[in-house]
Amino acid sequence: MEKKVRVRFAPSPTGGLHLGGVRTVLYNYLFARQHKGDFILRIEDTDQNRYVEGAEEYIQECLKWCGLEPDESPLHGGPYAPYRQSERKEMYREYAEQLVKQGNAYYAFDTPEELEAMRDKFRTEENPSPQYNHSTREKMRSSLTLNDDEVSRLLGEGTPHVIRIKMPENETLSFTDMIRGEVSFNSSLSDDKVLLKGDGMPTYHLAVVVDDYAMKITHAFRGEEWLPSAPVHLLLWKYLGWLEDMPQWAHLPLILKPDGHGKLSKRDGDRLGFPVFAMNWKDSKTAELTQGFRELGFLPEAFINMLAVLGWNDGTEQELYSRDELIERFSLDHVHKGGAKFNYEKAKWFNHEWIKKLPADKWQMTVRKDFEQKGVTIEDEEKFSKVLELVKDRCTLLTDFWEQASFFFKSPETIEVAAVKPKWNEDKAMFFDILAEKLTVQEEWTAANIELLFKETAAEKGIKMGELQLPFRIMLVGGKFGPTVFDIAALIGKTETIGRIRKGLTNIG
RNA sequence: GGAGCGUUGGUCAAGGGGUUAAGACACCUCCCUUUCACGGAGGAAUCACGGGUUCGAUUCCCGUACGCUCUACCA
Repeated sequence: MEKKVRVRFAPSPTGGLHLGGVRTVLYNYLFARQHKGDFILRIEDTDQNRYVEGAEEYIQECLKWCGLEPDESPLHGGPYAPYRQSERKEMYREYAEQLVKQGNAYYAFDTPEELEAMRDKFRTEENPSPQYNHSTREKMRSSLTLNDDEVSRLLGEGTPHVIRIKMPENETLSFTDMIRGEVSFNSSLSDDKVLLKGDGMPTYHLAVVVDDYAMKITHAFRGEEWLPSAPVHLLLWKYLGWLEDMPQWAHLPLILKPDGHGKLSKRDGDRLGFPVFAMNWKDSKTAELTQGFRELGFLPEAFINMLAVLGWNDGTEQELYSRDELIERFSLDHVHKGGAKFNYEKAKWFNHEWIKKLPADKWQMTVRKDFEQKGVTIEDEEKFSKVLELVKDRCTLLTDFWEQASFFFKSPETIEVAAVKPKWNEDKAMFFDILAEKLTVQEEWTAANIELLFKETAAEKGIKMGELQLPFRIMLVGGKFGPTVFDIAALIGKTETIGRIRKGLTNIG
């Protein structure tokens, strides 16, 4: 019988959740759903130095916002709990000891200073980063070089030590990556990675293997940066006797900086003016706030869609996919091998498309909250809906609605007088004066009626419509933008329209 | 330095021995609109280079170049 598909996203709680991270979550999630499998969130908090308070909750919240919630996690629980590596500490040591007994790993007593000294000693122009490997390990203090009595004594005295894997010499290690096909490495090229640290915590290398095995993970997705350490993991699966259960790997292409080269980082976002994190992230130490896609006005649907097609396509011309469509269409053999530069303009385009595509009630509340935060309370639901419908074509981000629609609810504070002043004259002033009078007695307040009245009055005064529309717009809106003026007048109501004309008249004239 | 991985317009990319080498974003022109957008019609722009294999390579093979990742008691 086929094993049930189980995948996992395994972040370290060290800060904001990066675009690349969300995409890894997405691919995991899509794969799991497509195969009716389980999606697990496992927190890899084995590095006490990098641990950041609140980061785990933040990650959970991001997944929730994206609509990619796990089936098992520290929060939801599950049959393989705990899902936090710090709470699984004991089991890693056991396996590490087992490897030592088998001769596949060893105790190393070198101090950080000794390691540094070793690196300094062997560092040359040709070899800028000397490794702790078959050629150097003979010269270090470990259970490989010390006699048994000495080792037991050191251990007995509680001497700080780590457990390192003993990499074999000259073995070809290969495996089949779901995206890249067969990849192989020479075992001599990898160093003797630390498996268990001095503080008793495992490193990533030991922890992923042990946990993926314990949690019955069948497919493992991770960034391409992990490819070079895959042989170490492969060896661990083998030494621990679990090779049969090793998950299939997929090393995902990286998301690159839009300019220049290299992996996209939070810094690039700050530098180039776009978000990199899914949601706002506030560093608890520096109190520095980094803006997220959510707060900048992105729809989760758009965010997910944009990420899905950054490195994947279904071979057709389609670009807009709902989450369910993605679940149906996603496939690993259409995932690109090369990295993709992030393009913020395109990301915004996706958002614009989703604003137009989604029914307004999906995002209305977000806009409303934004308005209320900026001091405009919505009293008339119906008017609010009509306004949103009227301006949504002009909004790329949800936060654009403020600029495009706030004038429907409050009179513009300043108006762009300069736009009409040069062509302003007595006749025009008179026109608006008469218009205001006529509007006062206008019974049925509709865009069509207002337009009709406007036209008639213009004809009477012998002024062209076009000459008058811009001033009218400036009076109502404050600037040269927005929908048709008559629609605006109809929506803001009679009193307000007349009020803005009068006010505009005094400002311009 | 070494290893691994990668390379189709400015960007995301389809295609995969014979094609006018799709499409999208951005850019340019025009139309619509006497506002700003949306929308519509066009335009410019691409197979990194060199060798093979082949009647024929963007596509397959080998090199080269370039880029990225890794080379921590970080993940």
